[in-house]
Amino acid sequence: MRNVDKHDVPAVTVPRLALYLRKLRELRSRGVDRVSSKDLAEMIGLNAAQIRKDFSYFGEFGTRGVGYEVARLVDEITHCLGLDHSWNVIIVGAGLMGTALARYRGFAEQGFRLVGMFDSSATVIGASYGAGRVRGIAELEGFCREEKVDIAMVTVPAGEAEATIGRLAAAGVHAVLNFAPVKVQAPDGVLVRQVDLSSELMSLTFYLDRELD
Amino acid sequence: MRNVDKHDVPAVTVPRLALYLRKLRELRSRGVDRVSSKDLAEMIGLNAAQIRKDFSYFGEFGTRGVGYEVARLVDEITHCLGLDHSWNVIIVGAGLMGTALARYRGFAEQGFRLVGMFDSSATVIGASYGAGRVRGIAELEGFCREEKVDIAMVTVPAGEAEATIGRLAAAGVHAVLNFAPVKVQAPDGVLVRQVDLSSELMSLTFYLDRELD
DNA sequence: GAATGTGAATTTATTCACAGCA
DNA sequence: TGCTGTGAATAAATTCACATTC
Repeated sequence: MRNVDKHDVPAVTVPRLALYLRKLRELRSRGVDRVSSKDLAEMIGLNAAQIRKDFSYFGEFGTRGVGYEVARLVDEITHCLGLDHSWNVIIVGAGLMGTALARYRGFAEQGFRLVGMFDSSATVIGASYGAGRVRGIAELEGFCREEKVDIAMVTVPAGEAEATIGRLAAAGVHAVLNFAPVKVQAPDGVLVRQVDLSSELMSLTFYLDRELD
Repeated sequence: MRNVDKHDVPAVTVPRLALYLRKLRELRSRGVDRVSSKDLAEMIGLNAAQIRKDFSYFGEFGTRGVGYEVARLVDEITHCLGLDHSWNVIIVGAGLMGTALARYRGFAEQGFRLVGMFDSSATVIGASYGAGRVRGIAELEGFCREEKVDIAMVTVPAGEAEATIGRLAAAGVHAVLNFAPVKVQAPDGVLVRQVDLSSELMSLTFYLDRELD
């Protein structure tokens, strides 16, 4: 296998790997055991060469003239994405979005262990939403260090997101999925991905407004 | 103003406009009335030339030597994104995510009117989550046509997403925000944007796994 | 002097097209 | 023959750099 430094992998390839993995798992569960880049491309709606090139950053997973073995490919991509072991996740902010996420069972299936949930409001501290009792925000740093938290999903109000992410960074959490509608300047060494529903809706209205042509 | 055909605007510019709009509104509400591309770029964490170029697809909004008037820019981008009138939105799927979205007040502030909510399960039909009573899925097409629904947020299980989006397309809904964890092949004339939380988490683990360098 | 608006240069991503192998 | 893996070609996006205007 050749060099797999993150700097060799285009940023856009990574989310596509997740896409491939999902489709491949589906194929596997349907009993399909071989697939070509052409088939996969058609199923997902991409170019076949793109799929092959994406794989090529990590190794040679297929057989010329034949295609890819689905089970092998699932294992390889699982490994590429770091999903061959589990990750400790917390939710900061036990509002509407935070509690919906806490109750969602889809994450556990992918190896994401929800180990804690935090909020600043006395009215929800102690309540339970499928992730143990909600802890007070004061416990955040201690908990993150002790429990080796890998990822925080931040669902606090916009005005608190920056400070929250700063605290997480200081407590050694290196990855954040931020649902607050602010683009936060990521502290050094912290990876922040933004989930921004208003922005998504606005991208839709942009094209809707131009659809008359 | 020059040509503003959607084909002249790079796809990546559109979500950035939403980002600019949010920051500019914040500046306006803080009483800031002028801003340079350099300032804005620093606040958001982008290159100043990129911001200027993004604006340039739509017109000339600034004054050389001076900068941009915040209020003017807010209006211009609001218009570019089609946000100077309101849009009718429905939610299909009254599960965890659907009900959380229904109760979220942030959308209304942006001009998104939640006009209906649908589910197939008898146990939730008739319940209310801040968007009127939940209607049965059988009413979907009739409702979309009558109420001129613009956008559907789809929060149904993965296996039902494709069929649901097909029905929406047939009923004249041209834009979908899909939360179901499947990349749906968009029917002709329908814009589908994907909100995929598992994929986002997987992108984070990819980089976490490589962080040791 | 200061900051925009934009061609040109650069970088990044996608797609083509074909050599190489089962 | 059929499909992978990958250099080369193309397309898209970003950034530079500067003429232009206030």
